[in-house]
Amino acid sequence: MRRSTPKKKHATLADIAASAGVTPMTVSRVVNGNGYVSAETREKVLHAVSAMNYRRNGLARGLKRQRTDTIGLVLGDIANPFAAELARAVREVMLGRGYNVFICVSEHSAREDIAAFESLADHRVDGVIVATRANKLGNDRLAEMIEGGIPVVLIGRDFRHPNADLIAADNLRGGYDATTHLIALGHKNIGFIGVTPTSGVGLRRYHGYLEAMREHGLKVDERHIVGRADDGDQWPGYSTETMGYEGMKKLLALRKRPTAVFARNDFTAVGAMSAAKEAGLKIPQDVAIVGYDDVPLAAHTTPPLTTVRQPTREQGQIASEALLRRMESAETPAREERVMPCELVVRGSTLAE
Amino acid sequence: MRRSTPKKKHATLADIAASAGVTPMTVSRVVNGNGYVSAETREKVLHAVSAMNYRRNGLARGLKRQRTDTIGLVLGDIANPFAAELARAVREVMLGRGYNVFICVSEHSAREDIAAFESLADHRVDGVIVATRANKLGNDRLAEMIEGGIPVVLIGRDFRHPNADLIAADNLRGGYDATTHLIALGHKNIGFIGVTPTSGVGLRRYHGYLEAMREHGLKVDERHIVGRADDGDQWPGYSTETMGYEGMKKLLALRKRPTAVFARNDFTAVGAMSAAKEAGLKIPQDVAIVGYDDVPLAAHTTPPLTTVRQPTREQGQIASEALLRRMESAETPAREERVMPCELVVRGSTLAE
DNA sequence: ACCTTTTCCGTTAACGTTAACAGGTTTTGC
DNA sequence: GCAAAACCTGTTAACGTTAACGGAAAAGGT
Repeated sequence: MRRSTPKKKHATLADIAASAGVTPMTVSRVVNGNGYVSAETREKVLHAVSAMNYRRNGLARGLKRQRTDTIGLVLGDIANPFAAELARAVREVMLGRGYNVFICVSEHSAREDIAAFESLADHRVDGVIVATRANKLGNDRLAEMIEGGIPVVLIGRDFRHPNADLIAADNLRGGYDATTHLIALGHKNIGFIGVTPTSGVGLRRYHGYLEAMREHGLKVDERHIVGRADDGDQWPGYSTETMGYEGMKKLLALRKRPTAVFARNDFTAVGAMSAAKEAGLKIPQDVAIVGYDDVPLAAHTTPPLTTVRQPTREQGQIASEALLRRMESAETPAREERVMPCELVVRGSTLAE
Repeated sequence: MRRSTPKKKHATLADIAASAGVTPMTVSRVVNGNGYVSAETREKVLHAVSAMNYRRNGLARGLKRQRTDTIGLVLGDIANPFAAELARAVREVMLGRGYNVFICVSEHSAREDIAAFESLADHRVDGVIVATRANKLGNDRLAEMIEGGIPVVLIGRDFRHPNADLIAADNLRGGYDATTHLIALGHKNIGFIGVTPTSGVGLRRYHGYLEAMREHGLKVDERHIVGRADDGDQWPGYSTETMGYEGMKKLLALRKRPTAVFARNDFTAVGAMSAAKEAGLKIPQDVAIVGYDDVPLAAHTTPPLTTVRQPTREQGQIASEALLRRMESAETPAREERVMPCELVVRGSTLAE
């Protein structure tokens, strides 16, 4: 029979100091490895430290030092391989420079976006990388934070501020290239799956598509553009296979079907492929499909998915370095804006062998 | 031309107090909404607060209050939809109860596991949910943490401690059911893709497979078991489509091929399907394939993937509630261990229509 | 031998917040 | 009308740490 035991309290510097017969300051010097401490004293202290299972209190330490050696990373959809890869890259750079990374997730809603910013700001992280989609309220709060002096770097968020750097992939060009690829293959009726009105401005990929169509003198049929009408506070995350599936079904129900489809991302594209195959269509003969992001899965669909690769790792690295610059220089440095090129990856879903 | 501007400092309670002509304590009462403050004073204070862009210092607050209203969630592979869904569920419960959630990622290496624990412990989170795979060093450090008094709940981590709850899916039974399903369909030569020696004990799914085979008097051909020999410090995350692809190729190269394959998870299964199709095999006629996890994608492969669904959301919720219990009761409660049932989801990759 | 440098460790005073207490004033209850 | 309750604000003393400084002993240089 187990019975409840009373809670323990953490040992403090003073506890260790008392136990080792020195002052707290000496213990502090030992655990932080700075200042002069004799080998003998160090030994005594370390002994007490491990005997009492001491861990320094980061709150007190942070309060005193006015820095926490911690940065925040705000991600939207955590299930997206893009976000995962970004997190990996950021973590790698930051850990190497002695910073911990705390991730906050806001499933693309303004309220949660703000909650994430505030909780990071409250915990006095030394800097924040924001990779969520733009929204009015979130942008306002973000601006306050930046003006409050917290170093901020944005990744792919359509929001500009003189004291925040912006790193983004060239989604406009990527969308343009993907569409141009389809046009070059002879397609004239090209659909787009996955416009979301709320993030209208942010959907550069869609604008790239429109631009390519216009530039090649092709008419865009309104009915060939599908998306979710109202996704106000929803997460559009990895469940978008379903979104792509349903979008494709809508397109296939039309009298005049598109012969090619550009999907806003790979998941949507996979869903679209699934719907097309279900309808008995051959890919790419009956309908060609292009995705975006080049998730690992894309190489393993049947047929393998043509897609646009964005330099995820590089974006994370560049953002991290920009943040380090902001955090570690005494003056706030001049703003940096980087747009990274994307690369079309042609596979079987557009080009039969 | 932009020039660098000197850094700002955060306003403190004292600054606001001075500006509003009151004491810091009064400001504290206003910003926290407790204690009595006259409407008039509150007005003055709030005015100063927004004028000076004040945010309370969570470090000082946490230090004084001896709690941070924050919990940590340690995830292994962030790209895995399972982890993402788990995070979502945990966040939902915790936000509703007034806690922030910080996520730490450790890509399945002991060193990073430990780093995550320590950084969370240092920041004095009120509790931690750990959902990474077990490893010796990490377990030891975790035990210290638990004994140091931090409330800890484990999800699917094969590690037991009298002061930490354990929530897990019944992977043994799930593996057993998946294999039994294949056996019931008449398969006798069933392969398994994705054993990793390092996590040998943890791979309950594999043991379920072995058990089902044994119980039905089927011999397990050593060569039908594939996995990565040495993944010491690697991430086995979402890139495992490749792992499944390569595993399947090995199986297909054998003289005596298995007629069915059970893959450790859906990504591995997708890779396996890709390899099988490339070899000109029909699924499920020539080879049947079962995955595990029921990721959203599984319903959209061709053919749709038979898989085992684990109650992800429920695991997150139950773990959260267990943690809340540990955090909010004065005594440390008795240990709880929950094993959640999994559910076989039969689709086209094993059963032709 | 004497001065400088290095080593070692203690003291003091914050960092920004809030719990606890205390002292007033106003309202309420009967 | 008067005690009790509710209201409003201030004072004090931590929470656990470390920067800055100071003093004394040991080591090093000439």
